[in-house]
Amino acid sequence: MPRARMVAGATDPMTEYKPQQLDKKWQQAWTSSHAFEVDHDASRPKFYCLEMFAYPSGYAHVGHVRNYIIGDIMARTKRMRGYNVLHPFGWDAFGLPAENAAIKAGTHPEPSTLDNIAHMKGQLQRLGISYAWEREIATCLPEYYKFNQWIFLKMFERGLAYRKRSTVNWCPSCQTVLANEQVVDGACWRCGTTVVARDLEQWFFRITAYADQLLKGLDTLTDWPEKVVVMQRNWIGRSEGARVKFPIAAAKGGAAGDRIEIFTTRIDTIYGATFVLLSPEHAVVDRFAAESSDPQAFRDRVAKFRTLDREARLTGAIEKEGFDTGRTAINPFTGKAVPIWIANFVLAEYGTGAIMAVPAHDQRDLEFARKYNLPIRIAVRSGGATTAVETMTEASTNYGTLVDSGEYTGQEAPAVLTRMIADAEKRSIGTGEVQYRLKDWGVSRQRYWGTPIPIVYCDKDGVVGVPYEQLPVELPKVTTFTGRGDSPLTQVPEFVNTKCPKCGGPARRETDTMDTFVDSSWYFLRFCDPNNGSLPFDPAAAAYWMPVDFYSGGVEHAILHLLYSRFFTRVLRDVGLITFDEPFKRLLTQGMVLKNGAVMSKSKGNVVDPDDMLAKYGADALRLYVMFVAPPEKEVEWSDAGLEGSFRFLVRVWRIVDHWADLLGGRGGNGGTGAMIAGDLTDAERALRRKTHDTIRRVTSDIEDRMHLNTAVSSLMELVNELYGFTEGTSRGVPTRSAGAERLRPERARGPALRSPVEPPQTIAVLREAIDALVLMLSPFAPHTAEELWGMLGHADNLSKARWPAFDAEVAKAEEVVVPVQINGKVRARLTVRAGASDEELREVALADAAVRQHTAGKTIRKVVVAKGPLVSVVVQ
RNA sequence: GCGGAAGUGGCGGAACGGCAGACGCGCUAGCCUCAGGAGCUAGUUGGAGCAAUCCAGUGGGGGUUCAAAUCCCCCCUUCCGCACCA
Repeated sequence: MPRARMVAGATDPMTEYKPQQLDKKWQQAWTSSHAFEVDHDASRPKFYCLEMFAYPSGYAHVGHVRNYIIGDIMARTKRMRGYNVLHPFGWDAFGLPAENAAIKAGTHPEPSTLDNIAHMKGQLQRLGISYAWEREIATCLPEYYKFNQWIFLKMFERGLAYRKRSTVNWCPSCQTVLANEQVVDGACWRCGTTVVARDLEQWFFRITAYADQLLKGLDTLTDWPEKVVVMQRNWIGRSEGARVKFPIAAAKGGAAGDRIEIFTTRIDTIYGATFVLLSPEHAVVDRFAAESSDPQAFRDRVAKFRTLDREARLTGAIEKEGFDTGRTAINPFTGKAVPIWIANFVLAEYGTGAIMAVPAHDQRDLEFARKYNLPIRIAVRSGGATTAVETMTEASTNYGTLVDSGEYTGQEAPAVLTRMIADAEKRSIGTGEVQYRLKDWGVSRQRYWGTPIPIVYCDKDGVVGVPYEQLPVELPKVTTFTGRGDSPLTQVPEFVNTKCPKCGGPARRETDTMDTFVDSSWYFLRFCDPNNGSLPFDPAAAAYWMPVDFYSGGVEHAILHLLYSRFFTRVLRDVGLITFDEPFKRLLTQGMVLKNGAVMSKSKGNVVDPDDMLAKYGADALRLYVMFVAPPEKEVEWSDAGLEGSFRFLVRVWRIVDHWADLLGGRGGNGGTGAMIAGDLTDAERALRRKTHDTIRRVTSDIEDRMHLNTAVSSLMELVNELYGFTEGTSRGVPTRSAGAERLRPERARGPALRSPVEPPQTIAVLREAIDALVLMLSPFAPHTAEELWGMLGHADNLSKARWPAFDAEVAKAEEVVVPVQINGKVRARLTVRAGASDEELREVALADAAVRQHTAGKTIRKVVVAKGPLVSVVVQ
């Protein structure tokens, strides 16, 4: 709404900056005009901007909010740049805290979850984050988790969801199973309790079937932080090697055994393999126990390794221990018998659960061999090393030339590896193999507040998927929670007892629920079509909006959430819903906000509530400060003084716009570019135009290309400073806090009106260009303030519909440049030269300069370099 | 142990081989003011000098280059990730 501002003599009350009122006013305006809701529009380029959705804990502190503001700057900028921007938000609403709270309070988790969502949504709305709220989703609602079940069934049909009994990580505190990814240093990722082993029948997703694809796909993620890519690569942990069979020698008086298969990446060292090590869980161990002279003693020792050491193994430091099974195997390359031992450091889950030990070339094996006095044999020599077996304290792990290795002696790694694997295959004693560190994803959770697994167990038909038309399998409204180890759903007979979908006979439902990481593995696809009742999303909608162009969130999700999402994307591709591989084109991992050096948390009592800041300074000052304080991916320490500074900047912007609004307002439009101000400009006017366009260039690239939001704000501050300087040189003088007549310096005041109603037209045009650009570029950061100022400047349309200012390289170009002259690397002079001077001219002017001559007097000029910049570098001796 | 990132004024941070310290916080001075913890203007890496200016300077040490905070090598420190993966 343009304001009528007529200058009437000496009194000219300044408009006051009242951010809280502006926040309210513009938030209402955006909501009622559906400013940020979007539709599929194939005629326009799309931009999908997403921040990781939130767990509804009940409150968002400034650390959380930083991420949403980052995304909002991007979304608002892209909108102004002409993109059809999808910027949705939702809630990762299932999970343990809500259930635990419900157990404590004897209530149901749903109402509190919905309350929390309502409160946090209010917080985000008060910050003016431009979300398409009509697309809001909450994963705890049947409309959403129905499709978790749908996807589960698709995976079940494809053999990608399967059951197996396995030793799992059990958190005694959370009373649930954890995936490997959720165990951190042997402790629960959520509560920190030490994890223990348990044997359970579990559902798994076969993510390992996609291991190679997930690894290869990393190469295409060029707009991801290198750090995250590396973490994922290490997590997948591909290693190429060979599986080799070591035949087991018969026990005394017993039958000839079969064989132990080992996995090795260093088959070139196999002539140095002097014993075989089994993990305590290896399948052959029980048989060896049975065939031993004292089976009970044998089993006791194994049991000790299996239980006691497992804990130690998970937490890290463990003394290498083992014991002799009394059995031997034949090294198929040497043909010699080697002892078989059981060792606590051999992992059952990796490779074949058995290794060939090569003490000369593996540090762990060497330590083990020394401890138990087992033979050591050198099979590889590298770099002319001559270490003797007797004195060896460090295994030589380098590749080199093979020694004492039969027909391979003298050959060199890595070529010899290929040859040996090929030979092993010919002789049927081994085969080339690729192993991954990545494990299948255990998704069963013995909890209530999650998605029921849509499976029915029938005595006759076995494991049966719930038919699609019967989805969703709804969570029953259980209100009594015990927190016991079993799934709470086992205590709800009307849920458990059902009919078999195949035969109609009595059957039992699966009572475990899904890991909540399932919910977050595809929610970004649901946003494309959030109300679809028959499919997770319409393929056409996903084809238009996906992939996510800009995704931001915490580094803590660098592995889990992002890897699972990449996996789900490929599964849904194979199901036929989408055609792309990677869900997130560009990723930003935002840094945390610390208070008193620690991450904010309720328990530490160091939470900064955005609402408190809003009440004091308004949403825009908070938004601006959080963006200005540091680059988005950096951790920052919260500072009240910094926030105050950002508020001051907004007041300064407000004041300068208000100062000129009477002359610029009322005329409206976007006039004041190019032709209109082509007339005679003063030096000051040309300088302001140059600054304006240079700022447009810098801010645009800082936001869109570099994501340096802090320097984008700096540039805007510089432009404001320039505007103050320019204004000081006009008849009006600079604005002061209360722009009353008596505040103006007498010598600045010209004519009777203290705000002169007249300025030369080109001055007004230049100012309009600068101030319009300033307000437009400020708007992603401080949208409420910018909208209000935009109206004050006489623009009829809301700024949320306005276009980003255009950069004019011609204008930004300076007619004169200052060229530094270095002599022997030190700047000794600065020349003011017309822009575009040739290298030859620069060289001549530089050498003619008095200061330069002074520094070169009596010396020989050996070299003169004219560098782009420009800059002249003179070398003298 | 392996892998990654980072070390720049009193502080947060700028500078994608080319003028180190943009911008902000803090501080200092002047103006304006009854007053100001407001605002405006100016100054603010350290040292020397009235000054122009000079010297030193981006964790430490070497190197490449006309030119290094930036690239390379070694070392130190901090943070993060993985951690017996055969």
